[in-house]
Amino acid sequence: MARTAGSHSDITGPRVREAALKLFAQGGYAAVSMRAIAAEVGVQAGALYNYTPDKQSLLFDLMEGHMTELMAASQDDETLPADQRLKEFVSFHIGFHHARADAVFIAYMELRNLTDDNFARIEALRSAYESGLEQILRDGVGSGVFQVSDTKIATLAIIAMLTGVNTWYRAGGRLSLEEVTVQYWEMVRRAVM
Amino acid sequence: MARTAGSHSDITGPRVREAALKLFAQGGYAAVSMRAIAAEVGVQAGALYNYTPDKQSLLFDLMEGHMTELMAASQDDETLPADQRLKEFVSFHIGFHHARADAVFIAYMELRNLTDDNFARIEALRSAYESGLEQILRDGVGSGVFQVSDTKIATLAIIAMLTGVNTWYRAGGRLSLEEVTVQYWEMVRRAVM
DNA sequence: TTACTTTTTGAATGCTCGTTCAGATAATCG
DNA sequence: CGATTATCTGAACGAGCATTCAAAAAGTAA
Repeated sequence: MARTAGSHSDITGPRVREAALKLFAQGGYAAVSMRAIAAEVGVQAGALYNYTPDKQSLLFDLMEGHMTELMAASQDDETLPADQRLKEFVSFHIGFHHARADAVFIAYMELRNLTDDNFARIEALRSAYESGLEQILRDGVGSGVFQVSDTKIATLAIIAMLTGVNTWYRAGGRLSLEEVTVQYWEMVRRAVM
Repeated sequence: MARTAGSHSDITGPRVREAALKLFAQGGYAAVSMRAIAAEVGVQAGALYNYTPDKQSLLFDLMEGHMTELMAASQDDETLPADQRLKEFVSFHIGFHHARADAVFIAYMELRNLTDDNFARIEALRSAYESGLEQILRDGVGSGVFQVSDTKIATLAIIAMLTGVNTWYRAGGRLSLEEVTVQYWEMVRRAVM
Protein backbone atom coordinates (compact mmCIF):
# COMPACT_ATOMS: atom_id res chain seq x y z
CA MET A 1 0.00 0.00 0.00
CA ALA A 2 1.05 3.58 -0.47
CA ARG A 3 -1.09 6.54 -1.51
CA THR A 4 -4.65 5.74 -0.49
CA ALA A 5 -7.83 6.16 -2.50
CA GLY A 6 -9.37 9.60 -2.19
CA SER A 7 -6.38 11.06 -0.39
CA HIS A 8 -5.81 14.77 -0.93
CA SER A 9 -3.89 17.44 0.96
CA ASP A 10 -6.96 19.71 1.00
CA ILE A 11 -8.73 17.06 3.03
CA THR A 12 -5.95 15.59 5.12
CA GLY A 13 -4.33 18.92 6.01
CA PRO A 14 -7.32 20.34 7.91
CA ARG A 15 -7.96 16.96 9.48
CA VAL A 16 -4.43 16.90 10.86
CA ARG A 17 -4.93 20.29 12.47
CA GLU A 18 -8.32 19.32 13.86
CA ALA A 19 -6.96 16.12 15.33
CA ALA A 20 -3.97 17.89 16.86
CA LEU A 21 -6.21 20.58 18.33
CA LYS A 22 -8.51 18.05 19.91
CA LEU A 23 -5.80 15.79 21.26
CA PHE A 24 -3.53 18.59 22.52
CA ALA A 25 -6.48 20.07 24.41
CA GLN A 26 -7.38 16.67 25.79
CA GLY A 27 -4.02 15.39 26.92
CA GLY A 28 -1.52 18.20 26.58
CA TYR A 29 1.11 18.76 23.94
CA ALA A 30 3.83 16.68 25.57
CA ALA A 31 1.55 13.74 26.24
CA VAL A 32 0.21 13.44 22.70
CA SER A 33 2.33 11.48 20.25
CA MET A 34 2.52 12.04 16.53
CA ARG A 35 1.31 8.47 16.18
CA ALA A 36 -1.79 9.32 18.22
CA ILE A 37 -2.56 12.29 15.97
CA ALA A 38 -2.02 10.14 12.89
CA ALA A 39 -4.36 7.47 14.27
CA GLU A 40 -7.07 10.09 14.86
CA VAL A 41 -6.72 11.21 11.24
CA GLY A 42 -6.52 7.65 9.96
CA VAL A 43 -3.03 7.73 8.45
CA GLN A 44 0.44 6.58 9.43
CA ALA A 45 2.68 8.91 11.43
CA GLY A 46 4.99 9.57 8.50
CA ALA A 47 2.17 11.17 6.51
CA LEU A 48 1.87 13.99 9.03
CA TYR A 49 5.19 15.35 7.85
CA ASN A 50 3.58 16.37 4.58
CA TYR A 51 1.67 18.94 6.65
CA THR A 52 4.07 20.13 9.30
CA PRO A 53 7.86 20.20 9.48
CA ASP A 54 7.67 19.00 13.08
CA LYS A 55 5.47 18.69 16.15
CA GLN A 56 6.44 22.07 17.55
CA SER A 57 5.32 23.89 14.40
CA LEU A 58 2.01 22.11 14.56
CA LEU A 59 1.44 23.52 18.04
CA PHE A 60 2.54 27.01 17.08
CA ASP A 61 0.35 27.10 13.98
CA LEU A 62 -2.68 26.17 16.04
CA MET A 63 -1.98 28.85 18.62
CA GLU A 64 -1.16 31.54 16.09
CA GLY A 65 -4.25 30.66 14.07
CA HIS A 66 -6.42 30.97 17.13
CA MET A 67 -4.97 34.29 18.24
CA THR A 68 -5.17 35.70 14.74
CA GLU A 69 -8.81 34.68 14.46
CA LEU A 70 -9.46 36.27 17.84
CA MET A 71 -7.96 39.55 16.73
CA ALA A 72 -9.83 39.47 13.44
CA ALA A 73 -13.17 38.71 15.07
CA SER A 74 -13.04 41.28 17.84
CA GLN A 75 -14.65 44.51 16.77
CA ASP A 76 -14.74 47.77 18.65
CA ASP A 77 -16.69 50.79 17.47
CA GLU A 78 -14.91 53.66 19.15
CA THR A 79 -17.72 56.06 18.39
CA LEU A 80 -20.06 54.29 20.79
CA PRO A 81 -20.25 55.07 24.53
CA ALA A 82 -17.68 53.14 26.54
CA ASP A 83 -20.24 51.19 28.55
CA GLN A 84 -21.82 49.91 25.37
CA ARG A 85 -18.41 48.94 24.00
CA LEU A 86 -17.58 47.14 27.22
CA LYS A 87 -20.86 45.25 27.16
CA GLU A 88 -20.12 44.17 23.62
CA PHE A 89 -16.62 43.07 24.65
CA VAL A 90 -17.98 40.91 27.47
CA SER A 91 -20.49 39.28 25.19
CA PHE A 92 -17.96 38.72 22.41
CA HIS A 93 -15.28 37.33 24.68
CA ILE A 94 -17.57 34.80 26.33
CA GLY A 95 -19.11 33.73 23.04
CA PHE A 96 -15.91 33.47 21.04
CA HIS A 97 -14.06 31.58 23.73
CA HIS A 98 -16.94 29.21 24.33
CA ALA A 99 -17.08 28.32 20.65
CA ARG A 100 -13.35 27.52 20.57
CA ALA A 101 -12.80 25.90 23.95
CA ASP A 102 -10.06 23.57 22.73
CA ALA A 103 -8.03 26.30 21.07
CA VAL A 104 -8.43 28.58 24.10
CA PHE A 105 -7.26 25.83 26.40
CA ILE A 106 -4.18 25.21 24.30
CA ALA A 107 -3.39 28.90 23.93
CA TYR A 108 -3.33 29.29 27.71
CA MET A 109 -1.70 26.01 28.69
CA GLU A 110 0.96 25.31 26.12
CA LEU A 111 2.83 28.59 26.04
CA ARG A 112 5.76 26.97 27.78
CA ASN A 113 6.17 24.51 24.94
CA LEU A 114 6.90 27.27 22.44
CA THR A 115 10.36 28.35 21.44
CA ASP A 116 11.32 31.86 22.56
CA ASP A 117 10.58 33.35 19.16
CA ASN A 118 7.23 31.68 18.84
CA PHE A 119 6.33 32.61 22.41
CA ALA A 120 7.07 36.26 21.72
CA ARG A 121 4.78 36.26 18.68
CA ILE A 122 1.86 34.73 20.58
CA GLU A 123 2.36 37.06 23.51
CA ALA A 124 2.31 40.05 21.17
CA LEU A 125 -1.09 38.97 19.86
CA ARG A 126 -2.43 38.41 23.35
CA SER A 127 -1.14 41.76 24.47
CA ALA A 128 -2.80 43.48 21.51
CA TYR A 129 -6.11 41.86 22.40
CA GLU A 130 -5.82 43.01 26.01
CA SER A 131 -4.99 46.52 24.83
CA GLY A 132 -8.34 46.63 23.08
CA LEU A 133 -10.13 46.15 26.36
CA GLU A 134 -7.87 48.55 28.19
CA GLN A 135 -8.59 51.25 25.63
CA ILE A 136 -12.31 50.86 26.29
CA LEU A 137 -11.71 51.25 30.00
CA ARG A 138 -9.49 54.28 29.50
CA ASP A 139 -12.02 55.94 27.25
CA GLY A 140 -14.72 55.23 29.80
CA VAL A 141 -12.65 56.76 32.56
CA GLY A 142 -11.93 59.75 30.33
CA SER A 143 -15.59 60.33 29.63
CA GLY A 144 -16.47 59.89 33.29
CA VAL A 145 -18.70 56.85 32.81
CA PHE A 146 -16.25 54.44 34.49
CA GLN A 147 -14.51 54.72 37.84
CA VAL A 148 -11.38 52.61 37.56
CA SER A 149 -8.22 53.51 39.39
CA ASP A 150 -5.89 51.23 37.39
CA THR A 151 -7.06 50.28 33.91
CA LYS A 152 -4.25 47.75 33.43
CA ILE A 153 -5.25 45.74 36.47
CA ALA A 154 -8.93 46.03 35.65
CA THR A 155 -8.20 44.72 32.17
CA LEU A 156 -6.42 41.65 33.48
CA ALA A 157 -9.06 41.05 36.12
CA ILE A 158 -11.93 41.23 33.66
CA ILE A 159 -10.26 38.96 31.12
CA ALA A 160 -9.41 36.36 33.75
CA MET A 161 -12.97 36.44 35.03
CA LEU A 162 -14.51 36.07 31.57
CA THR A 163 -12.12 33.41 30.35
CA GLY A 164 -12.91 31.46 33.50
CA VAL A 165 -16.35 30.71 32.10
CA ASN A 166 -14.69 28.12 29.87
CA THR A 167 -13.55 26.08 32.87
CA TRP A 168 -17.04 25.35 34.12
CA TYR A 169 -19.74 26.20 31.56
CA ARG A 170 -21.20 23.29 29.64
CA ALA A 171 -24.12 23.55 27.24
CA GLY A 172 -27.25 21.91 28.58
CA GLY A 173 -26.64 22.94 32.16
CA ARG A 174 -28.71 25.09 34.47
CA LEU A 175 -28.16 28.26 32.49
CA SER A 176 -27.89 29.17 28.82
CA LEU A 177 -24.79 30.99 27.63
CA GLU A 178 -26.93 34.08 27.14
CA GLU A 179 -28.02 34.00 30.77
CA VAL A 180 -24.44 33.52 31.87
CA THR A 181 -23.38 36.46 29.74
CA VAL A 182 -26.02 38.67 31.33
CA GLN A 183 -24.76 37.78 34.79
CA TYR A 184 -21.13 38.42 33.94
CA TRP A 185 -21.95 41.70 32.30
CA GLU A 186 -23.79 42.75 35.44
CA MET A 187 -20.73 42.01 37.56
CA VAL A 188 -18.31 43.69 35.18
CA ARG A 189 -20.56 46.72 34.84
CA ARG A 190 -20.82 47.20 38.58
CA ALA A 191 -17.09 46.65 39.05
CA VAL A 192 -16.17 49.55 36.79
CA MET A 193 -19.14 51.93 36.74
CA MET B 1 28.88 2.91 44.76
CA ALA B 2 25.59 2.34 46.49
CA ARG B 3 24.24 4.20 49.50
CA THR B 4 25.89 7.63 49.54
CA ALA B 5 27.42 9.48 52.46
CA GLY B 6 24.92 11.56 54.41
CA SER B 7 21.91 10.10 52.63
CA HIS B 8 18.72 9.96 54.68
CA SER B 9 15.06 9.66 53.79
CA ASP B 10 14.17 12.69 55.94
CA ILE B 11 16.36 14.76 53.66
CA THR B 12 15.85 13.13 50.28
CA GLY B 13 12.08 12.74 50.61
CA PRO B 14 11.27 16.45 50.82
CA ARG B 15 13.83 17.20 48.16
CA VAL B 16 12.13 14.82 45.79
CA ARG B 17 8.81 16.56 46.30
CA GLU B 18 10.38 20.01 45.92
CA ALA B 19 12.13 19.02 42.71
CA ALA B 20 8.99 17.46 41.27
CA LEU B 21 6.93 20.54 42.16
CA LYS B 22 9.40 22.87 40.51
CA LEU B 23 9.90 20.81 37.37
CA PHE B 24 6.23 19.92 36.88
CA ALA B 25 5.35 23.61 37.12
CA GLN B 26 8.12 24.50 34.72
CA GLY B 27 7.62 21.95 31.98
CA GLY B 28 4.41 20.07 32.70
CA TYR B 29 3.92 16.62 34.17
CA ALA B 30 4.15 14.71 30.91
CA ALA B 31 7.28 16.51 29.75
CA VAL B 32 9.24 15.91 32.94
CA SER B 33 11.02 12.57 33.24
CA MET B 34 11.79 10.73 36.43
CA ARG B 35 15.42 11.02 35.41
CA ALA B 36 15.10 14.81 35.31
CA ILE B 37 13.61 14.88 38.80
CA ALA B 38 16.36 12.59 40.05
CA ALA B 39 19.02 14.81 38.49
CA GLU B 40 17.54 17.86 40.23
CA VAL B 41 17.75 16.01 43.55
CA GLY B 42 21.18 14.62 42.78
CA VAL B 43 20.38 10.89 42.79
CA GLN B 44 19.75 8.19 40.22
CA ALA B 45 16.21 7.62 38.97
CA GLY B 46 15.83 4.33 40.83
CA ALA B 47 16.21 6.06 44.18
CA LEU B 48 12.98 8.03 43.63
CA TYR B 49 11.02 4.83 44.06
CA ASN B 50 11.87 4.82 47.74
CA TYR B 51 9.64 7.89 47.98
CA THR B 52 6.80 7.29 45.57
CA PRO B 53 5.31 4.13 44.13
CA ASP B 54 5.17 5.80 40.70
CA LYS B 55 5.17 9.11 38.87
CA GLN B 56 1.40 9.49 38.98
CA SER B 57 1.34 9.24 42.78
CA LEU B 58 4.01 11.90 42.99
CA LEU B 59 1.77 14.28 41.05
CA PHE B 60 -1.31 13.42 43.07
CA ASP B 61 0.48 13.83 46.40
CA LEU B 62 1.64 17.29 45.39
CA MET B 63 -1.83 18.34 44.33
CA GLU B 64 -3.55 16.83 47.33
CA GLY B 65 -0.99 18.39 49.66
CA HIS B 66 -1.59 21.78 48.11
CA MET B 67 -5.37 21.57 48.28
CA THR B 68 -5.29 20.28 51.85
CA GLU B 69 -3.03 23.14 52.89
CA LEU B 70 -5.39 25.55 51.17
CA MET B 71 -8.36 24.22 53.08
CA ALA B 72 -6.47 24.26 56.37
CA ALA B 73 -5.22 27.81 55.88
CA SER B 74 -8.50 29.38 54.84
CA GLN B 75 -10.37 30.75 57.81
CA ASP B 76 -13.86 32.20 57.89
CA ASP B 77 -15.37 33.77 60.97
CA GLU B 78 -19.08 33.45 60.34
CA THR B 79 -19.91 35.87 63.10
CA LEU B 80 -18.44 38.78 61.18
CA PRO B 81 -20.38 40.84 58.62
CA ALA B 82 -20.32 39.30 55.15
CA ASP B 83 -18.47 42.18 53.54
CA GLN B 84 -15.67 41.84 56.05
CA ARG B 85 -15.51 38.09 55.47
CA LEU B 86 -15.38 38.65 51.72
CA LYS B 87 -12.61 41.19 52.04
CA GLU B 88 -10.64 38.71 54.12
CA PHE B 89 -11.25 36.00 51.50
CA VAL B 90 -9.92 38.19 48.69
CA SER B 91 -6.82 39.03 50.66
CA PHE B 92 -6.22 35.44 51.73
CA HIS B 93 -6.74 33.99 48.26
CA ILE B 94 -4.35 36.38 46.55
CA GLY B 95 -1.70 36.00 49.24
CA PHE B 96 -1.87 32.23 49.58
CA HIS B 97 -1.83 31.63 45.85
CA HIS B 98 1.02 34.05 45.27
CA ALA B 99 3.16 32.29 47.87
CA ARG B 100 2.59 28.93 46.21
CA ALA B 101 2.62 29.79 42.55
CA ASP B 102 4.14 26.48 41.43
CA ALA B 103 1.63 24.37 43.31
CA VAL B 104 -1.28 26.50 42.09
CA PHE B 105 -0.12 26.18 38.52
CA ILE B 106 0.10 22.41 38.82
CA ALA B 107 -3.24 22.12 40.58
CA TYR B 108 -4.94 23.93 37.69
CA MET B 109 -2.99 22.49 34.77
CA GLU B 110 -2.43 18.86 35.56
CA LEU B 111 -5.92 17.72 36.50
CA ARG B 112 -6.14 15.79 33.25
CA ASN B 113 -3.14 13.69 34.20
CA LEU B 114 -4.89 12.28 37.25
CA THR B 115 -6.66 8.96 37.29
CA ASP B 116 -10.43 9.18 37.69
CA ASP B 117 -10.26 8.38 41.39
CA ASN B 118 -7.56 10.92 42.10
CA PHE B 119 -9.31 13.54 40.00
CA ALA B 120 -12.48 13.10 42.01
CA ARG B 121 -10.63 13.61 45.28
CA ILE B 122 -8.95 16.81 44.11
CA GLU B 123 -12.19 18.13 42.69
CA ALA B 124 -13.93 17.49 46.01
CA LEU B 125 -11.35 19.65 47.78
CA ARG B 126 -11.65 22.41 45.21
CA SER B 127 -15.40 22.30 45.44
CA ALA B 128 -15.25 22.57 49.22
CA TYR B 129 -13.04 25.64 48.94
CA GLU B 130 -15.44 27.27 46.50
CA SER B 131 -18.33 26.50 48.80
CA GLY B 132 -16.65 28.58 51.47
CA LEU B 133 -16.80 31.63 49.25
CA GLU B 134 -20.31 30.89 48.11
CA GLN B 135 -21.47 30.70 51.70
CA ILE B 136 -20.10 34.17 52.35
CA LEU B 137 -21.97 35.48 49.31
CA ARG B 138 -25.20 33.76 50.36
CA ASP B 139 -24.96 35.12 53.90
CA GLY B 140 -24.34 38.59 52.47
CA VAL B 141 -27.36 38.31 50.22
CA GLY B 142 -29.40 37.07 53.18
CA SER B 143 -28.39 39.99 55.35
CA GLY B 144 -29.01 42.44 52.51
CA VAL B 145 -25.44 43.69 52.26
CA PHE B 146 -24.80 42.00 48.88
CA GLN B 147 -26.84 42.14 45.70
CA VAL B 148 -25.99 39.00 43.79
CA SER B 149 -28.53 37.25 41.62
CA ASP B 150 -26.63 33.96 41.30
CA THR B 151 -24.16 33.17 44.05
CA LYS B 152 -22.75 30.14 42.23
CA ILE B 153 -21.74 32.16 39.20
CA ALA B 154 -20.43 35.01 41.31
CA THR B 155 -18.30 32.50 43.22
CA LEU B 156 -16.72 31.14 40.06
CA ALA B 157 -16.23 34.60 38.61
CA ILE B 158 -14.51 35.95 41.70
CA ILE B 159 -12.22 32.95 42.07
CA ALA B 160 -11.18 33.08 38.41
CA MET B 161 -10.49 36.79 38.69
CA LEU B 162 -8.40 36.43 41.85
CA THR B 163 -6.48 33.38 40.71
CA GLY B 164 -5.64 35.25 37.54
CA VAL B 165 -3.29 37.47 39.54
CA ASN B 166 -0.82 34.60 39.51
CA THR B 167 -0.53 34.72 35.73
CA TRP B 168 0.88 38.24 35.63
CA TYR B 169 1.96 39.48 39.05
CA ARG B 170 5.69 39.40 39.76
CA ALA B 171 7.32 40.85 42.85
CA GLY B 172 9.33 43.96 42.13
CA GLY B 173 6.94 45.28 39.51
CA ARG B 174 4.96 48.49 39.41
CA LEU B 175 2.73 47.54 42.33
CA SER B 176 3.17 45.69 45.60
CA LEU B 177 0.97 42.70 46.30
CA GLU B 178 -0.82 44.77 48.94
CA GLU B 179 -1.67 47.43 46.38
CA VAL B 180 -2.88 44.78 43.97
CA THR B 181 -5.02 43.27 46.71
CA VAL B 182 -6.61 46.66 47.42
CA GLN B 183 -7.51 47.08 43.76
CA TYR B 184 -9.01 43.62 43.44
CA TRP B 185 -11.00 44.04 46.63
CA GLU B 186 -12.39 47.28 45.27
CA MET B 187 -13.57 45.54 42.10
CA VAL B 188 -15.00 42.56 43.95
CA ARG B 189 -16.73 44.79 46.47
CA ARG B 190 -18.40 46.86 43.80
CA ALA B 191 -19.38 43.79 41.80
CA VAL B 192 -21.42 42.33 44.67
CA MET B 193 -22.44 45.22 46.92
C1' DT C 1 33.15 -4.87 66.65
C1' DT C 2 29.40 -7.34 64.66
C1' DA C 3 24.71 -7.77 62.99
C1' DC C 4 21.09 -5.48 60.99
C1' DT C 5 18.56 -1.89 58.52
C1' DT C 6 18.28 1.96 55.36
C1' DT C 7 19.44 4.04 51.21
C1' DT C 8 21.47 4.30 46.70
C1' DT C 9 23.62 2.70 42.53
C1' DG C 10 23.80 1.03 37.95
C1' DA C 11 22.35 -2.08 34.81
C1' DA C 12 18.62 -4.09 32.56
C1' DT C 13 13.67 -4.65 30.72
C1' DG C 14 10.37 -3.73 27.33
C1' DC C 15 8.17 0.36 25.40
C1' DT C 16 7.26 4.47 22.98
C1' DC C 17 9.01 8.61 21.10
C1' DG C 18 9.89 12.05 16.82
C1' DT C 19 11.57 11.80 12.55
C1' DT C 20 13.33 9.99 7.92
C1' DC C 21 12.92 7.84 3.57
C1' DA C 22 12.67 4.55 -0.31
C1' DG C 23 9.15 2.56 -2.64
C1' DA C 24 4.33 2.07 -3.96
C1' DT C 25 -0.07 3.67 -5.33
C1' DA C 26 -3.55 7.26 -6.62
C1' DA C 27 -4.63 11.61 -8.81
C1' DT C 28 -3.76 14.67 -12.41
C1' DC C 29 -2.09 16.55 -16.69
C1' DG C 30 -0.86 16.63 -21.65
C1' DC D 1 -3.49 6.63 -23.13
C1' DG D 2 1.38 7.49 -20.86
C1' DA D 3 4.04 10.56 -18.00
C1' DT D 4 4.32 13.18 -14.06
C1' DT D 5 3.17 14.65 -9.57
C1' DA D 6 1.02 14.17 -5.01
C1' DT D 7 0.27 11.39 -1.18
C1' DC D 8 0.87 7.60 1.87
C1' DT D 9 2.88 3.25 3.78
C1' DG D 10 5.84 0.57 6.46
C1' DA D 11 10.05 -0.16 8.18
C1' DA D 12 13.82 1.66 10.34
C1' DC D 13 16.80 4.88 13.39
C1' DG D 14 18.68 6.26 17.76
C1' DA D 15 17.08 8.06 21.85
C1' DG D 16 14.60 8.38 25.96
C1' DC D 17 10.80 6.64 28.79
C1' DA D 18 8.99 4.47 33.70
C1' DT D 19 10.02 0.97 36.39
C1' DT D 20 12.52 -3.15 38.67
C1' DC D 21 16.07 -5.25 41.32
C1' DA D 22 20.34 -7.43 43.01
C1' DA D 23 24.27 -5.82 45.02
C1' DA D 24 26.88 -2.48 47.59
C1' DA D 25 27.75 0.98 50.86
C1' DA D 26 26.40 3.89 54.90
C1' DG D 27 23.96 4.42 59.10
C1' DT D 28 22.47 2.39 63.53
C1' DA D 29 22.14 -0.41 67.51
C1' DA D 30 23.86 -4.21 70.41
